[in-house]
Amino acid sequence: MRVARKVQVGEDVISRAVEAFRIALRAKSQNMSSVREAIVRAAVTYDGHFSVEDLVQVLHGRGVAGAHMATVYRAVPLLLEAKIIQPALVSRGDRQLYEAAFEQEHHDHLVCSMCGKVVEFQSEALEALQREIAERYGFELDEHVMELSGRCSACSAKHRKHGAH
Amino acid sequence: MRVARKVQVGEDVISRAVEAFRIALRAKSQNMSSVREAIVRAAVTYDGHFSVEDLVQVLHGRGVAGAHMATVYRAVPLLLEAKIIQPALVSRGDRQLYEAAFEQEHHDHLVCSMCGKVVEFQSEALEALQREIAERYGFELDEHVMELSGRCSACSAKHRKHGAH
DNA sequence: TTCAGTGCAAAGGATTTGCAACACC
DNA sequence: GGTGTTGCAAATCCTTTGCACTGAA
Repeated sequence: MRVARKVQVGEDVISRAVEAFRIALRAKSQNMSSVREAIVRAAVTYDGHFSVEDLVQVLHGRGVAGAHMATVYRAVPLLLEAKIIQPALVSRGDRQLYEAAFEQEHHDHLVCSMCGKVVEFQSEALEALQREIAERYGFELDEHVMELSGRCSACSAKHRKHGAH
Repeated sequence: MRVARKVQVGEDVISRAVEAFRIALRAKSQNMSSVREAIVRAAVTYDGHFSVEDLVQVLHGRGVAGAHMATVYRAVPLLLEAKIIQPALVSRGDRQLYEAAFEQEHHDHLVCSMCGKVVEFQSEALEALQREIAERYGFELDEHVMELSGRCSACSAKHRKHGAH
């Protein structure tokens, strides 16, 4: 339900992400470790939205047998703070999903409520409007979550054909 | 952390909400009940965002001793579907919150990441832009979640005074 | 009378935490 | 060597579910 990534994440990007994480950790007098490096690599190269469990699976698949679920859970807040990852599809009630955010343009999501298809989009006009609204209320904006949900064209057609509405 | 409601919810609004819920239930061959009516009243008149537990508290406070948590949990999907309530502050990781939605203009939220203050705002320009974006991707929009987060003016000032940044 | 609604308690599932062993600086 | 990190298992917390009983039409 998601278009594959166009380009592979380069080794250079990964290195920079690991380095950025190291610096963020140091600022909190915390340390980099081999497990944390593996987590960063897995997160940055993950194609699409992932749960903590998904990440653990990847780590296991890569032979980083030790990467325990609790460890990844403990790393998530740090990765978020360092902007290596960001929350995704927040409005789905079940488990929380994330996606890579390092050196990426911010984008939002459009989700089909029937088939689950997810489209990512980027709108400068939208971001500008959000900043303007925040400013109007005296806020210094630093993040936002936005998810549009509706029926994609395929599902709309199906819906109409079946006579509903 | 939230501005009090300007006007009390009138008895007429409550009656219409109860009636709307009755109709929605009937459409699914389900019935209204005294407990469900109490839940609707509590939800519609609740001032602000509430969790299922908050609602149960109110119900107990009103002497509807019987209103059990499980019952309210079971009522929530029905209330959502009937548009009596809607999800709110979805991006907060912990429990899901809701707010009254019956006969109300749609609005979004601006949340202060430091003090938790929540401001509700309504922007026609934003809604128009969202529809336009959805249309561009062939979606028929029916809902959206949007939460802006940043620092409110008071917290920004505090932040600057303390030298950070 | 019959089917749906409710309370209660137990189950589920994601996330968190305490603690002893281990790894990084 | 002294902290910080990890694995493991147990604990939490919100939410869901099975079942016997009660209530509404």
